[in-house]
Amino acid sequence: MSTDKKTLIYEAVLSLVYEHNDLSRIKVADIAERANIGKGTVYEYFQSKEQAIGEALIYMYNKGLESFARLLGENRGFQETYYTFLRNFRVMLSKNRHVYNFMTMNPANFSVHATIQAIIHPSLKKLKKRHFELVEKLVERSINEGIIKANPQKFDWQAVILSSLTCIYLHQQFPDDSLRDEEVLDKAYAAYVKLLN
Amino acid sequence: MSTDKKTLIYEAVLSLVYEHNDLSRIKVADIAERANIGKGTVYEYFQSKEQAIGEALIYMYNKGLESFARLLGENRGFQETYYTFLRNFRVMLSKNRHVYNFMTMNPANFSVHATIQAIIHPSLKKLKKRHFELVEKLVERSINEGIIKANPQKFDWQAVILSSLTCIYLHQQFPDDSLRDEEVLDKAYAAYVKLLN
Amino acid sequence: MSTDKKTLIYEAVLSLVYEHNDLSRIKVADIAERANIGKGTVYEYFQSKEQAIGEALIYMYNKGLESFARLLGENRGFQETYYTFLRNFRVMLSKNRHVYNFMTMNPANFSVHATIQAIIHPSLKKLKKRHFELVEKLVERSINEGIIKANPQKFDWQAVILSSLTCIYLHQQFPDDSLRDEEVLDKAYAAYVKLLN
Amino acid sequence: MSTDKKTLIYEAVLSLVYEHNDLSRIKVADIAERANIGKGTVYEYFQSKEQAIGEALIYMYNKGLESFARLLGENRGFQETYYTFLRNFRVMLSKNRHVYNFMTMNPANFSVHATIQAIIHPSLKKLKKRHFELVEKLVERSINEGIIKANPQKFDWQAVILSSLTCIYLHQQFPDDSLRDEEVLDKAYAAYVKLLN
DNA sequence: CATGAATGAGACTTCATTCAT
DNA sequence: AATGAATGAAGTCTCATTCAT
Repeated sequence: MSTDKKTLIYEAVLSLVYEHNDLSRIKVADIAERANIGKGTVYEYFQSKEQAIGEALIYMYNKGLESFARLLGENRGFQETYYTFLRNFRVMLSKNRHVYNFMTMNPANFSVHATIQAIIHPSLKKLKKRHFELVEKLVERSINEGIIKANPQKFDWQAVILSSLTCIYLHQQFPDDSLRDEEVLDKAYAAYVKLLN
Repeated sequence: MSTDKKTLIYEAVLSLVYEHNDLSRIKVADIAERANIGKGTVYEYFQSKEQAIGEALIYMYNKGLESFARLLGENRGFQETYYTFLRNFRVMLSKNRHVYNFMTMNPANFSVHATIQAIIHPSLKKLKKRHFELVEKLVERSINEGIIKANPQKFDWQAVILSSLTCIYLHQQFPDDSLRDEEVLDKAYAAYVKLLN
Repeated sequence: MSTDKKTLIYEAVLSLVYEHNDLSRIKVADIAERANIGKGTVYEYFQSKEQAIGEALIYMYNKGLESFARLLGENRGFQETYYTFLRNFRVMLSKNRHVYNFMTMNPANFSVHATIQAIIHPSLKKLKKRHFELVEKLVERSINEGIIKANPQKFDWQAVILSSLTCIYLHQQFPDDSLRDEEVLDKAYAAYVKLLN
Repeated sequence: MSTDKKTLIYEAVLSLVYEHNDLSRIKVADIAERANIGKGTVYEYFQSKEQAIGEALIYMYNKGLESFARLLGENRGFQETYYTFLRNFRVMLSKNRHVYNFMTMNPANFSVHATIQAIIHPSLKKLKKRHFELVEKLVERSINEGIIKANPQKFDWQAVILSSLTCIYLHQQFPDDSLRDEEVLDKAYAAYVKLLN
């Protein structure tokens, strides 16, 4: 089925994305080899290499959001949800440093050439909207549970979430032996509570 | 003089870096054209294109640190210094989104292919050390002025500084009309004080 | 078939080798043009220009040895064989002056840059061994027919064969109107008999 | 003095010629470095790189002939002269394999591109004439001393001389432990006597 | 005279894309 | 639908030569 083949290619692209800092180094030949298909076949499903990479990135982002939505759907308490959210981020980050750029909703930082940017832009806009909505739901849960005061400013909660992610990121980039992974989560959670009260 | 010519090339490279998300799209021909020199001349001063770009990035980072050091040298009070630090960051960011990667000391995020990574790695290590030292000085000033409690954990102040920078970044990427630039600085400063006490 | 394409390229390279004293003047563009293929296609079959030229030279040498082996296989008398051997050499020489370097087993004289030397070295070693064996067979035949005395020193027959080839070469380079081509063969044969008795 | 500077460059070129199989790999920058002069200076004395290399080769050949003429001028007996002639050749050969091409008077074998060929052609013609004359003198001496019969054919003595040189060459290229250097000279001399009687 | 920084023509090589099978 | 051989545009880099000093 054509969707399966596309997914196959997405996964092949992503496995390469994980290995490259510089996406433009990814070659069609590599993608085809990873996917165990012929080079020509890539062009049966995508107009260009950039299209394939762009769509794969969207696919990756989408999967991340789905997993986030699933987490929220489990209706666990805020604290547990927040910890899981950050843990999931850490796992994704360990596999793929580009995730940071998506989770911080920063396409500009995403070193992808203009062609790919243009390709992913429309989908990205929708996904970012969905992303915001999910984060907002998460924040609302903390309000409903009385953990933070009602009606924080949008910028404030955005900034706090970003800071939490950045903490995870920081600890991964500059491991600090005196600090266990779980302690970082504690700190991130504490900052959330502190800053939004 | 040869140093001047190198600097000329650095500036040409950086003006191109500012325009590209994807550094590997920068062509030697572009660099030469920007610098108003012949293609061959680039190779009189650098072994390869990657060397030229790598060194230019180091030059950029170095200039940023120098400006930071100069700011600290002015011995103004912590709050004023912190505000200026963030304002400078915002100015740099507006010219060059790659600055974020340097200021967050995140080479992994810096989408540059392995060759450049290898080239800049030794210099980068030194500069990161210097960067840490400067940030630490800034933090110490806030301790000395009694703004935050003594001996915060290293991870904590790193995280806060990063969060402040991320606030600036966030506001630049997703402008929020209900929030003026200066208010963002206020929020960043407030977060610094709050989280480190 | 890929072998055919390689052969096609070998022949293209050789036709250029015939025209050039200086192998490093041969351009990939020329090879592609001669072979009526695209420049990129050369790189589908060879890692580099040097590899292509090196392998083509080996191919040429190999063909020469095969023809020599075929001649020996015809089991004609020594004198006739020797004359044919020299005649063949003359024909090859008229097409390609580099043949002299191979037939005199002199890679050092073969003005090819170090990269090609390294590439062809292993094959060349084997071919030279084979070449010696064939020449030795030829010499043995003259012994068996009682034309020369038994057990000449290895150096001696090598030197005589080389001298014969050099005679052909000399006459080709400095044509002497008082001497017909066939007379040169007579002289070469006479020298062979005289020196090895 | 300009002649001295030219000679300086000749020697620099030759020292590089000795190291390269492939003359076209010699760079003007290398020549200048060897001669301890600036690159531009080479162009004060020669129109082009090819001119410099071509003239240097002529210079080398000329020196060889001068040394040959000097040897003949010493008026020693034929046998001693012949041995010394071959010994000199061996010494030159050990320093520079290109000498073989000159001493065998074979410019075609000299892997130099057409430009250099054209440049050296006129001088080469004269030098080859002189070379022939000297060799002829050597041969005459052997006639006068009654070592060989009078009036050998021109082609014959040319071939014998060439064969002698080829013997030296062969022994150098494929050293044969069972044969000392001096024995090779004996064989070469014996072949001379045998073939021209 | 001597220099060497600057140049750009020209050569090698890569790789996205096509298309005949 | 799938392939992968063939292609050539495009980019990197070298190096002979020039020319201002």
